[in-house]
Amino acid sequence: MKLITRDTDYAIRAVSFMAGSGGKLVTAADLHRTLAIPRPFLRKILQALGRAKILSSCKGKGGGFWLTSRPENISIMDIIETFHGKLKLYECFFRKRKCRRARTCKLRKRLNIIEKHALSELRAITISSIM
Amino acid sequence: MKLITRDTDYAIRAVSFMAGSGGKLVTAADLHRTLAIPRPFLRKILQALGRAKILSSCKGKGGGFWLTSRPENISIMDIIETFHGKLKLYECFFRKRKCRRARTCKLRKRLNIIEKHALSELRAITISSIM
DNA sequence: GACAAATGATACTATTGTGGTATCATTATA
DNA sequence: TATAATGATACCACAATAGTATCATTTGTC
Repeated sequence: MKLITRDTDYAIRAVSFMAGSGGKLVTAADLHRTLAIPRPFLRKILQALGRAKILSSCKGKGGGFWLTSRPENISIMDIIETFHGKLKLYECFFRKRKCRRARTCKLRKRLNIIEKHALSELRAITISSIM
Repeated sequence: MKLITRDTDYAIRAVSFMAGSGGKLVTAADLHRTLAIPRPFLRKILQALGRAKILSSCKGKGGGFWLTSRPENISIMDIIETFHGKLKLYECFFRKRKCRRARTCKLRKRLNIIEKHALSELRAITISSIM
């Protein structure tokens, strides 16, 4: 049960590194050298971050990546969700065939509250705050 | 990324049911009938709960399961940990080869704090409190 | 225009986790 | 001794994780 899987962790490192290089364009090769992340995996991760609009990119010679937003506006939740989708501690798997208890299930209610707490705390961790 | 997986959910239902049946001995067959959980899977789950000392059991004809502790002393975290092991939001996978940043990593510290919050909130949910 | 250097898209593989099933061994009671 | 229960364990299918590999596309430079 891990929240920060390998791809997420690598992504956080990469984004942090880019935040520290003053808006300059950074290539996958740079990141590979600096962070020692397997190169093909790194490329896959960067592409995912690109699709999620966390990074912007430019193809071709002299191309590379840069942060779309400023580090103080990038939460690690943005990165986590890029790889995990929306976080769900609990989903009633009987729901499809009408979980009659759904409205009254105490456990569900309490888990949702805990989840909201945790999510808002995670949301508050920005890239700039962990550098 | 689910915390409450199917086995955990079934286990919570089973333990809740047993809590509601006044300390009486309950068989896997009873639980199967009442909760509509696939029988071999249910048996596996009950055995795991037994090994975790959440349930006690008696073999042989007339045997079955009962709760080892009172419902107010069983936390859903006990059940979650039976199937997931200790919860870890973050594990520095460089640790084995000496993650030099481990002591100073801000992200790690903050995730650990969030994890502690969430765990203590989960720990506070007892079987008796969700019945 | 041709080449080199970059990302984009996509398909593939191996290992682990999830959600089960199936079978045989053991124990207690009638 | 037959029967009804759990204990241990091995197996299977599918999805997620952690990658690898390859070809397509774009862009700058000679």
